This record gives sequence, C-alpha cells and structure tokens, in this order.
Amino acid sequence: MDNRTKILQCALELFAVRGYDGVGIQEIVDSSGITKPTLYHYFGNKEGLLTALFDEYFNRFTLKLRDAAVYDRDLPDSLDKIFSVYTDFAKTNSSFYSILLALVFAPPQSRAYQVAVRYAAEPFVILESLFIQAAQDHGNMKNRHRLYAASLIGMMNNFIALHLNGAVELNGKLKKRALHQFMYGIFS
Amino acid sequence: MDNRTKILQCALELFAVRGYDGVGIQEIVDSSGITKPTLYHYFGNKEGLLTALFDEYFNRFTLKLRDAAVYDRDLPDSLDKIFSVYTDFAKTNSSFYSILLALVFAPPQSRAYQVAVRYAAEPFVILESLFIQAAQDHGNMKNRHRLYAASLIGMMNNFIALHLNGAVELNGKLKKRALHQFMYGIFS
DNA sequence: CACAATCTATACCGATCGGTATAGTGTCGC
DNA sequence: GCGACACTATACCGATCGGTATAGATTGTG
Repeated sequence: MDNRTKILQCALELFAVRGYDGVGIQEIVDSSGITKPTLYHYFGNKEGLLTALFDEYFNRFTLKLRDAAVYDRDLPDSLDKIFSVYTDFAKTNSSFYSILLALVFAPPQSRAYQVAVRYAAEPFVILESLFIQAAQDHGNMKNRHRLYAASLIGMMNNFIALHLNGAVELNGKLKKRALHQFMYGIFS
Repeated sequence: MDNRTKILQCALELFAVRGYDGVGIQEIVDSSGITKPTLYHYFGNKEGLLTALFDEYFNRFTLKLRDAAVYDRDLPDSLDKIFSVYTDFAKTNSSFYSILLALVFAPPQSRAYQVAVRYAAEPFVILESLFIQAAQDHGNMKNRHRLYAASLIGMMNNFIALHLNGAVELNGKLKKRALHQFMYGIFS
C-alpha cells in the first residue's frame, strides 16, 4: 500500500470515530507511519484530505445511485433498488458513512460541512429527478418531489444510523417494511 | 443579564453555527465580553459549559415530552401531541436544536457526543414506554417498540432538520401528513 | 553517467488550544 | 471595622493546532 492510500485509510478511521475537527494532522501521520510533509505533498491541506476521501468514496456511490434511480414507470421497483444501493454502500463503507452522517448534520459554517454539502447535494438531485418523472404517471405526487426526496433520504439515513449503532439489521424485511410505509405516504 | 447567562447565550450561538470542536474558549469569552477565569468559575471546563447548555434546554424539553407521551388509549392523539412538542421546541430553540442534531450524529468517541447522548437517551425511553403500553391495545405492535420509537424520532428530526435549513414549514398540514404515514406503518 | 521530477524526513514556524496561578474586586453577615 | 465569600481581571502555562523551509533520498529518462 502506498503512502497516499495509507494516509487516506488512517484518516478515514480516525475521522469516523472522533470527527474531522477532533483529529489533528499529527495524529493522522503518526498512525500512518509517515510524516507531515508527505501528507501535505499529496493533499495540500487538511481540507484537501477530506475532499480526497469524498472523491474516493462518494463518487462511487453516486454512480451506483444514478443507475438505480432511472425511472422505468415502476416507482416501487426504483425505490427498492435505491434502498439497496444506500444500505449496501453503508454496510461496505461503514466508516465513511459515519463521517458522512456526522457532516450532513454538522454546523453549516464549519469547514467540514461545506466540503460535505457539495457532495451530499447530488443524491438529492438524483432522487428529486426520479420523483418528477414519476409524477407524470401519478398525478397526486405533483410539486412534492422535494419533500419526497428529502423524506426518503432522511428515512434511509435514519435506518443506516441505527444500523451503525448496532440497533437494527439492514435486511430485506426491514427494507420492505420501510418502503411500504414510505410509499403509503406517496400514493394515498 | 448576568455573566453566567451571557456566556451560555454566546456559547449557544457559536456552537450552533460552527460546532463544539470548532469554537474555542477564547472566542466565547471575547464575544461575551468577559474573561476566561469567569467562564471557568461557572462551568469548570469546556465540557461543563456544554453540559450546562443541555441542562438548561433539554430538561425543559423532556418535561414537556413526558406530559405529551402519556398513554390514554388513543395513540394517534399522543403522537399528535408529541409531534407538536418536538416542533414547537425546535422552533423556539432553533440554535439549541441545531447543536442537538449535530451531536446526535457526531462521532461516538467525541467528547461532545458523550455529553449529548446522556440526554438524548431520555426521549427514546419515554417514547418506547408509550409504544409498549399501546401494544396492549394493538397486538401487532408487540416487540417493535424500539423500532417505532427510533423511527418516530428519526422522522421528526428529519423534518426539523429540513425546517432549520429553510426547506419546509412545520405546520399542521405537514404534521398530519407525516403522522398519517407513520401510523400506516404501525397499524398495517 | 547526469539531470529532473517525485517523494520523504528533520526541524521548525506563529497561532491557538484548554486551562490556571495570582491578585485583586465588590458585597455580605458580624 | 472585620473576615468570608463570590466573582472577575492580568498574565501566563505547556501542549497542540495547521502548515512549511530546507535538504536528502529515490526514481525514471536522456
């Protein structure tokens, strides 16, 4: 593993458990076994390190989400795929998702939030677009796409947060129940 | 306004916009117009300042929530009251609720999280107890009280977060829609 | 071989971090 | 007038913060 990857890996784990502001550069380079100038060579500054983490993980996620969120006139099927993309990603990248969750709810003027929000906006746009298309087939959904996208993301994040705390298992049964409940709010 | 209150007020505003870790003691005392020893006289250390904020705001909230969450064999009515308690509190104490939201999703090993989680557990217990009682009248709810409590809190926090970002208005119509959807998941 | 480019380590920077020792204040009951 | 107490200011502490100047090592290329 090269030094760049080592740094990213250690930063990921440290940020996940103690937060971006709570971890100093010195601690990252110590646990990586490298030194400061090496880190600054690759990432420029602390914010660049966080940005690199998001580039590494979030872009992969967005690609999968875009695939799942194409509308083929079967909204329940699309939602099912989307839910799976979220939970699969959160399960296989739990440390990164912990960071993501913390930053999405972080104070708006913190540096870390401003990095995260640039990325977190994309899934919202993707889901919003899905609901706009679906509204052509479901008249009562009109003009609620923003609320639907936000509610769906919020619900999934909530279950993922519970999962990360060990409170629930993200299995097919939970997915079915959650989506069933969500769709009731849409179609009724 | 005495110095103690001045400090609490300034700390509240600063923590809300830049986070607990992102705000230094020096900045708090500067904007309060007092000096460090005064702050440390009242609060002991930085963590004590955060604890004092939670004592000031969260305990008031918990009292109201306990009132709303008594079960009188009308679950929809209880949920309606609970929703109002949450949204009313969030609206009149938006800075504090921003801090609360950030800390609930903060990394588990951060100091701030460990303070917040001691308080945040109480509403969960209160709501859990409500669902346990309600299960006596609704057989299909058995053994799901933890999931119900977590889902309800998650949903309300999600709407409150949207409200704090200016995305939605927390009015009666939203409450009705949200609870309607939530109860569908319970009673079906 | 020489040269440039990439990468890494030693040592250091000023600023800020949370926290405190000391020395006062003012206001009480006595 | 008195000590006791709650409160506040000046000045300072070691540690850590994010970041860098300088130089040495390594590597691919001519």
